[in-house]
Amino acid sequence: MSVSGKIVKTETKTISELKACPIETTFKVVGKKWTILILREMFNGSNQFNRLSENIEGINSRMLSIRLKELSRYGIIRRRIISEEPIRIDYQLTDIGRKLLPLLTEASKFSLSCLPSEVYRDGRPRTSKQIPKHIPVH
Amino acid sequence: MSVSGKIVKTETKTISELKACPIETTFKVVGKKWTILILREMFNGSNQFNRLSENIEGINSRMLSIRLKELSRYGIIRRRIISEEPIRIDYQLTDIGRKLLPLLTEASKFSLSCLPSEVYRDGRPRTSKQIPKHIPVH
DNA sequence: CAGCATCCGAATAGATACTG
DNA sequence: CAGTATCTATTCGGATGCTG
Repeated sequence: MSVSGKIVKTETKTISELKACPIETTFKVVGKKWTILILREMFNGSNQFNRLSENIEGINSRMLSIRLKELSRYGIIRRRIISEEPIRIDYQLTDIGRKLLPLLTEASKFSLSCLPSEVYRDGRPRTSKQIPKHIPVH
Repeated sequence: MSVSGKIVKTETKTISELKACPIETTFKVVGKKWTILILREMFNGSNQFNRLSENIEGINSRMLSIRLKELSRYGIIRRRIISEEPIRIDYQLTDIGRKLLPLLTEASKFSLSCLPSEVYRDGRPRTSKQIPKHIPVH
């Protein structure tokens, strides 16, 4: 079996229940510009359009709007209208969305331990003791 | 501390050793089109330009060449010239590159368990028992 | 076999202004 | 507050042909 799980080999035949590479699929869904920053902020507790807009440096409302719609479509977040006065719109991670945390954690761990020149100001590697095993939310 | 590890809060001051979001950094490095397919094939044992070219459907030599250089630059793969006759070029994952496996595994797990309509031909969800916990290499 | 050069269209995203 | 509309700039990647 391949790393992608794309091809399942049984005794004599090769079958696949898959129509796309699972790894690639996930990257297509969350790998676009701004998407993981939005998710990161939502894990950090931002749940309104303007909070997200403020906390994600450089994003404009058009891109934020587009990405929020994509994430909603995939069931990763949910848009809700809070009808109490003043009426608000609130975005929440769904159960599915919260399942992205291990992926984000692995992504964080990888760059912190393997790409020091890309993430650290001083560009110098840290020992594994200096790198948090679990990236806390908050 | 944020989920990104971007801000480290100590008693009274907020300091950051980071110049970029670690999650975003990893996605920038491996999130481009073709990159993870190349890595997947390398985890599956392809280590020559033309093997990769054959095994990654749709890629052209220009894109393969560009991506291999990027990955080399990040230290994720290594290009070697095998001087035995016939002379060959061979690409290998480095120790750093192999550290990407948990990330690829998480990516795979996510789509298999949370995006069935994107990965399965029949679009139907599987129970967690039906989803491999560890995506084997080979 | 392992690429590079060029050209070009498509997709992506930024800037700006406006709205119920 | 929570977006939409429009226009433009840039980036990306596909096609094709060539090379030591």
